[in-house]
Amino acid sequence: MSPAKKPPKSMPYEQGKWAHVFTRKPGERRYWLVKSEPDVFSFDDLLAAPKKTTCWDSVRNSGARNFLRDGMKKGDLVFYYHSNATPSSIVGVCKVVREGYPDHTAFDSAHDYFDPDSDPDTPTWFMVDVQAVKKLVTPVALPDIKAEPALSEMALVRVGRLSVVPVTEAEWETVLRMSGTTL
DNA sequence: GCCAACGTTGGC
DNA sequence: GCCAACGTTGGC
Repeated sequence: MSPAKKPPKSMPYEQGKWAHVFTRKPGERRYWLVKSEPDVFSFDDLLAAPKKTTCWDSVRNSGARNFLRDGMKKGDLVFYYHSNATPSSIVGVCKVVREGYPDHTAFDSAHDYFDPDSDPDTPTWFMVDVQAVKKLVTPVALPDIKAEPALSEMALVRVGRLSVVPVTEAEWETVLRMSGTTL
């Protein structure tokens, strides 16, 4: 570690392939998807949480961090996806109730996701708060997503590993329809 | 700046 | 448990 701390890196959003998700018209709502392993924190856990709300902490990937820090805005709607499940599925809808702020778990040396390179003055990692809105009537499983032509470009399937990904409005509507759910 | 080694995510 | 995809690290 160099004594002079480097500022957190950020994507050149203007040129990046995700540029469009960081800009919006006044009042425009954007859509996202977050992944969680149900054994760790399921959508039912979120529904049972105080105010049905949790901070989405411990994300340690810079691409996902950029979405959390700069992309997600209050009122944006978010699919809740169960990864490492059988089958992995989109199971619920939540919404952003607090915009990007430093992930305090990175500052805690006792925490599993402690990052000594992140400190409160120049935080590396960010999180948002999400609140459960509704459980899907029928979960939409990954094989069904892959089989649906309208979802062939979904970031969820095109880009692996990212625990926070954008969803287009058309994809949002398609998944909601497949789930038999109206908000 | 290149790139090989390594670690992580997450599907299967 | 295996492995593909890909981000990060560090040697050079």
